[in-house]
Amino acid sequence: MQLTMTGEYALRAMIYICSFPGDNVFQISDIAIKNEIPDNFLRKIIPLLCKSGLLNSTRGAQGGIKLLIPAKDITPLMIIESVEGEISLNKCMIANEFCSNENWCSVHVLWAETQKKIKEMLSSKTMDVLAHDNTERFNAFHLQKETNKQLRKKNKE
Amino acid sequence: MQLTMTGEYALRAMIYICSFPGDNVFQISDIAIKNEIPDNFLRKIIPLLCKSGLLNSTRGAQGGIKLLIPAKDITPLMIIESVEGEISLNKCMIANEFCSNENWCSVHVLWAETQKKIKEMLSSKTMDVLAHDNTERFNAFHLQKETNKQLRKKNKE
DNA sequence: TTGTAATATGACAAAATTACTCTCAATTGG
DNA sequence: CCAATTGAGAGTAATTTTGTCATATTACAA
Repeated sequence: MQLTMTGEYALRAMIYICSFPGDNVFQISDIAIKNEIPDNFLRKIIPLLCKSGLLNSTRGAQGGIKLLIPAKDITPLMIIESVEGEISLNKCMIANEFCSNENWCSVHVLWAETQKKIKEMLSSKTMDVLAHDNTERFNAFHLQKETNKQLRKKNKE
Repeated sequence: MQLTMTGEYALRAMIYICSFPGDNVFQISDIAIKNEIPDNFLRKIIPLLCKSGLLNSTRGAQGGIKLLIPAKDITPLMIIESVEGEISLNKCMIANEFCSNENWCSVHVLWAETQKKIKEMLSSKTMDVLAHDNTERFNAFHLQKETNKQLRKKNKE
């Protein structure tokens, strides 16, 4: 009942990319290092984000990847489903996955409702907001740490 | 991002048990056959439901398992968490699982909210209702099938 | 008190999935 | 052509899931 590393890394990468102006170009190796993602693994994940139309990649010298659509039009759900396929809480919720009880199973209905709710939640925020919040909170957190350090130093004197 | 078979089987077994009066005693083998659950596997799952206080088991002749608390006080979430541990959508949501970004990561907040929502959903129905709906829908579905069969037969004549 | 009927437990094993790595191909700009 | 960059496919190691099996434990009843 958990996100895989693939999804986690995709989210991290996208948050990172969305923290910069939309036309910035990034190298995969750079994203990998800055976000503690295994380089080779990220190279398998980025193409998925390209195929789903979130990113655009160009090979060769001066190549790299960049946002294909604005961060304000991207939701976490889109990212997760790009790399992990459609979210489903139970095998019986996958279309075409045969479940003989589908017609009458009362739990099936509950799964369906829950799944819908999850999708709603993961679509309720867009990447521009999340990325922005992230940098703000990051800065505030480290500023606070720095302040505390200085206070402790002062108290010692 | 899916329920395991352990959770699925636990739910099936509990729905089955909750479809009978609360003081009924069941044998694991019987539950396994009726619900298409591998017998040996179910024997690993049932004790978990006992340990969490949903079921009560007695060994020996005339032994078996039965509900320890009324079906109306049991939610699907309780069953799932009994056998799979606490639901968590991401490693970083597990208590004690270290996540260095926890303090500022904006996605962390979204995960937390989503997780809460899921727990709410899976606690919104109780097993007495689900089990009852299940038998009703099951009967209705099979009655309908039978009716259709007879109609087709009549049309042929 | 002994046999039989039931669950409990722990070690083990097979299968599936996840999380990668590595090599080579394709593309682009200079 | 060369260097820089992504793409794709095969392969692999680690982990998790999904069980099995043998043995222990317990309870009743003759």
